[in-house]
Amino acid sequence: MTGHNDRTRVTREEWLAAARSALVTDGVEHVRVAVLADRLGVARSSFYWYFADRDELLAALLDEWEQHNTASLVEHCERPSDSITEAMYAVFECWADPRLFDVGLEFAVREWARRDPDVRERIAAADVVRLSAIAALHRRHGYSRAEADVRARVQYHSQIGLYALGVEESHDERLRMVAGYVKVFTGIEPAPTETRRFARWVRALETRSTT
Amino acid sequence: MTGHNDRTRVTREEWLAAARSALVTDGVEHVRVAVLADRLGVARSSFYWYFADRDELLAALLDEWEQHNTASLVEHCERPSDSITEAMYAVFECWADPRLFDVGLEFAVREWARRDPDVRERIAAADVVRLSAIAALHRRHGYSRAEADVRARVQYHSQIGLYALGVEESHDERLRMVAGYVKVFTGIEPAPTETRRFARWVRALETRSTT
DNA sequence: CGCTTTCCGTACAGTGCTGTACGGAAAGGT
DNA sequence: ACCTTTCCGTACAGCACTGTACGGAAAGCG
Repeated sequence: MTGHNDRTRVTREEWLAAARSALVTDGVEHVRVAVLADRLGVARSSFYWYFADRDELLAALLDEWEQHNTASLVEHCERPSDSITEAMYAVFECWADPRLFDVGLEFAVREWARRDPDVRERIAAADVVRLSAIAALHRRHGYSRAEADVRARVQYHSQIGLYALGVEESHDERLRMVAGYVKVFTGIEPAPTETRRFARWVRALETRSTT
Repeated sequence: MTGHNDRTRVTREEWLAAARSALVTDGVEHVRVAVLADRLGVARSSFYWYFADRDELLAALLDEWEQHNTASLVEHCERPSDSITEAMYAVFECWADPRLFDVGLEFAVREWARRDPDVRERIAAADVVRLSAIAALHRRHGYSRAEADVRARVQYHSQIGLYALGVEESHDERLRMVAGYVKVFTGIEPAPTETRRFARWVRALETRSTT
């Protein structure tokens, strides 16, 4: 079916990967088949073998995003936790690990959504799912419905805003503030043990990603 | 100098206004002189009379943003206030009043910045100014340097994130949550008097803008 | 070994944009 | 009345991209 042989110059997946990378770094407007073809060192006709047109490529990109990002965030919200502060750190893991939550892709898609009503709908649906997962987490730790809603929003918006601003901080800088964030988000000072545990987790992530 | 006579079809300011509107609703990429010319019902050569090229137009747009948004936010942060919660409401006024802070323009420029290093620099500088204004406000009300920094960030990021998500809420919905936001941002429950005062201010704004 | 499928190079037509050249019409100054 | 300035219409050349048509080479299969 997808019969690739050795002389196949580029596969459908390579077209997708190139498009994904262009989407993240340059925005939808710059996902152009002529440019990707150049970058892949192949004629445009190869593209039209795998895809009907540019729109079909973009649709595939959107599917990739939808499956990846929301799922892992919800999963981390639903993990069992002994305290709300420990639960916060579980959620933070998502934002720190690109394999769990691809921030670049997330924002590329959000930017895309500003001009495309269909994309906007998909994003809005994802936001509802994510926000209620975070709010549910707060409720499980004893917050009222109203307070859980507000805290979920502040946390989610603040996280999105941090990336929207394009703040560039090192892991170290961010680790120094992380306990403060937890306190503001929950109203409770996290136990030093929890904070240290999270710091260790981040360091482990760093060594893993550099190898 | 700028000798406009009656038969002048479009002025430099009209070109700018059209460009500004296109920037906000469609993004920089779609600020194209051919399109604006069509929309203004005039030939492109009129544009090249007022501007050297498209880049000059975009630079003018950026200047407009820089002067407008940051100034009023800082001004509201520096207003004298009896309590930190009252001060929060003063800052909220900026986000609610388009004449003080143009949210649409703000995000159009931020999106633009993602692909333009020069714009990114200007934005980064503005963020520093704004964040330290908010942090200073907290310090004046007794927070430590570290806590003021974190609280300023959470507040600013959360506000930016709210708009980045493109949340569409009515003023009523937002007013219902506003006291909750103040509590999370400051750690202190606002006095009902202060909340009511802000609610009145918003209503006054509504009636003024619909007339 | 022929036939089919898979993949890609080349070439063409068409669109939407950029900036420039040039000319003209109307208003303003002298 | 003439000349200058201001503003804009028309026309041209050029670029970057889209999608389509067609043909061919290599691999896979009977």
